[in-house]
Amino acid sequence: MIALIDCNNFYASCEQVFQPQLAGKPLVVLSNNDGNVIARSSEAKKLGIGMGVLTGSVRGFVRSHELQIRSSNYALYGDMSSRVMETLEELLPNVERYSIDEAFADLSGLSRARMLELCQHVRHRVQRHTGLQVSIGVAQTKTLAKVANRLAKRRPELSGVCIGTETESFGRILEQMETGDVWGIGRKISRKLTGFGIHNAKQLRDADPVWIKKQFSVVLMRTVLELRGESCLKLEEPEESRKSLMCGRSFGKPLKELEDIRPALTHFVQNAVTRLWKYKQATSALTVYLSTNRFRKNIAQRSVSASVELSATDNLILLNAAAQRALEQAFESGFEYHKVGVLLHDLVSVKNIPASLFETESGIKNSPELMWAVRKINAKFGRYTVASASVSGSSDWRARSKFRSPAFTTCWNELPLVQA
DNA sequence: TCTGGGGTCCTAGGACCC
DNA sequence: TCTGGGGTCCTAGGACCC
Repeated sequence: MIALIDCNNFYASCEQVFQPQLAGKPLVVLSNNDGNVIARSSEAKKLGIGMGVLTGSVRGFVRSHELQIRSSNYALYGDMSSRVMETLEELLPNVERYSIDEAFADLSGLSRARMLELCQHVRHRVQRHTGLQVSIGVAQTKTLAKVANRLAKRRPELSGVCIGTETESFGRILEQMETGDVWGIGRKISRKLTGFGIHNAKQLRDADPVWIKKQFSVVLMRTVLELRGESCLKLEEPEESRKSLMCGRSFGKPLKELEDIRPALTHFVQNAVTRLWKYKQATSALTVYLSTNRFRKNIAQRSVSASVELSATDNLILLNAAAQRALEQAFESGFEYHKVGVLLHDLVSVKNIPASLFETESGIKNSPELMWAVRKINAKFGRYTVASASVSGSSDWRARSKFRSPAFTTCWNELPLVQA
C-alpha cells in the first residue's frame, strides 16, 4: 500500500502560519513578476478565484472581500517543505519526496486500523512541527493514492485521511471523476479520450490496455493498469538524484542589449550552481535559453537556445564563462527579450568523477579551495554575498515582487517578531 | 498594466552503421 | 527502371506534473 501525503494549499498556508492576521482570510500568492495567481487559500477558492488567473482580474476582491495578496516567497516555502519532509521521514518508512509539498511512502504490511492510526499521528506531528495541515490518501498504487488523497481533502468526515483497501470501492468514485482529474492525464489526452467516448475515470479504467497503448502511449496504459490496482509506478529510491537542473526567470522589463542580459544570466547560473553543490553533483552540458514575450503578439518573436559541452565540472567560474559564451551565440539584436535561463544537464554525482577529469584545459584553473570558500561564505551570509562580477550592474532584469513577505525562516534580518 | 518556474519521461525521426 | 532493412544512438519536442 502506498500513501500520498500532501500539504493543503501549501504556499498560502506557509504565508498564514507566519502572518496570523491572514488566517481565515481569502489569500492568493502570485507568480514571479506578480503576473498571475499560483496559489489560493481555501477562502479564496470559495470566492471562485481560479488557478492561474491574471492578477488584474482579482483586484476587485481586495475591496469587496478583503482579499490578501502576497508575491511568492520561495525561500520560505522551500524551508517549510524541508521541515515537513524531515518530519515525514522520522515517522514513515521509504519516503519519496515527490514535489515541494507532496511525498509518497510505503505502508505495506500494516493493518487498516494501524494505517489509520499512523496517518493521523503523522498529521498531528506535522501540524505541531510546522503549523501546516496535510491530507493523506492510501491505496494499492500511486495513481489510486492520488484519488484517495483527493477524497481525504474533499470529505470533512474523513478528518484528512482516506484509506482505500479494495479496488472495488473506487468504482463509484472514479465514475464521478473526469479523466482530466486523473494523475498523468492533462488537457490534450483528456480531449482525445472524449473523442473515443471515454468521459470518466471508470470508463478509462475499464478500457482495453492494449488498445490504449496503441492509440495513445505506454504511459497512459500504465495509468489504466494503476487504476485497476496493478502497480506500475514504483517508489523512487532516495539516493537516485536529479538528472537536470534549471534556473531562469522573466525580466521586470524587456531587455534589448546583450550587456543588460548578462548580469541576469550570471545570477541564474550562480543560483543553479549553488543547487548543484548542495546535491554534490557536476554537469557536463549546459544550455542557455533566451526568448521574447510570447504573449505580446505585436512584437517580433524569437526563442532560441545554445548549448555547450564541457568535461564534468561544478566550477562556478567555468560554468558562468560557458553560459556567457552560449548567450553570445544565441543572442541577436533587434528583439525585446523577456526571459533568460540556464539548464544544466547530464548531471553526475561528484564522487563518480575521477579527479583527473576535474582538471581543465582552458585558461581558468579549477580551484576547489576558491569554490569551497565561496560556498561557505554564501551559506553563512546569503546566496549572493560573493558573486561573479557581472551579477552587479544593471538590475533592470529583476522581477517585480511588490507583495513579498519576509523570509521568516531563512534570513536573520527577517525573523518574525514575537510580542510577549 | 499583468501572462511562473522547475522538473520527468516518452516518442518520432534523422544520422549512421553493417 | 530498379535503388534493403534492421539496429542503435542522439536530439528536439510534446505531454504531463506540481
